[in-house]
Amino acid sequence: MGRSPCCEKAHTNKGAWTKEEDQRLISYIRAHGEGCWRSLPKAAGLLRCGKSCRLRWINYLRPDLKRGNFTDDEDELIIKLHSLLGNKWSLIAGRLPGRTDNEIKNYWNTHIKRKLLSRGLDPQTHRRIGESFSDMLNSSPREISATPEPEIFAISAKPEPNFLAISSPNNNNRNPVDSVEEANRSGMSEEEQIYPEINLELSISLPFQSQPPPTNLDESKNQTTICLCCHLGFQSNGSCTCQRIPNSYDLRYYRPMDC
DNA sequence: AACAGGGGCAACCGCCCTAGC
DNA sequence: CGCTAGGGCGGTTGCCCCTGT
Repeated sequence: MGRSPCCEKAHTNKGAWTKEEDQRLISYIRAHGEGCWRSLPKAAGLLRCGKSCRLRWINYLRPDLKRGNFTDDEDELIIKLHSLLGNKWSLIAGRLPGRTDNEIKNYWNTHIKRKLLSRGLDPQTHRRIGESFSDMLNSSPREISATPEPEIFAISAKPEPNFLAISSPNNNNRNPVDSVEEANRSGMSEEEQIYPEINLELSISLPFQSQPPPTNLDESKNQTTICLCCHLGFQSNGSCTCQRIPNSYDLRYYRPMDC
């Protein structure tokens, strides 16, 4: 039993949108709001797939969209966010008001990739081109942390496969443990330490946590582990199964698989 | 002026996630 | 608890325009 198609393809238009179609879509959404995309085309009198309408609205017709070229500041912000988040275009778009995920994705593929290559940086890893795997392992946690791939996270994460480790002292020459202690003292997250100007708070409606998240600190080994649930403010919902993770060197967010 | 090639971008495709039943 | 519909997302495609020859 397959999934039913989102629309009857035989009776839908494809390709570029006409001005009249745009106008119909805008008028309908102004009157009825967004949502229920599947039934929208029929209700609005459009011979389009619901998904197509959604895409057209989100990427092109929405009134709050910022059209025009990306600024240098936006460029740099996208690069930094990509180094932290990888190809999570919607998350990146969430930090750039008026820009869409599709727009940023296209811009990345056409402009920024080239820009990074011209700087001698690999657009996916944000590391110097030609840097070997062993170089990476021998590199400071700062360099490792800039890699978005989960398996790279796992390298610094030791045996547990379900780890999300974010390690990143600002200064490559400093002892990572010092950085952790400093981070703890300052109350800054590790991401904030990498790019202090970027607010990576991605939650929309979670209540503000006035108290610092609980941490399990093993004084004797200088270990600090923060459960991601706790960090995000979910620790009171009963699903959090915090546990201490032995590690030798840096601040980690620990996310148990079923947490 | 005509043509070819490449780049940019809008739109589509197919998979994934989740809420609702 | 499993199934389905609806919506979201990342990757890919294809068309149009610009530039170089």
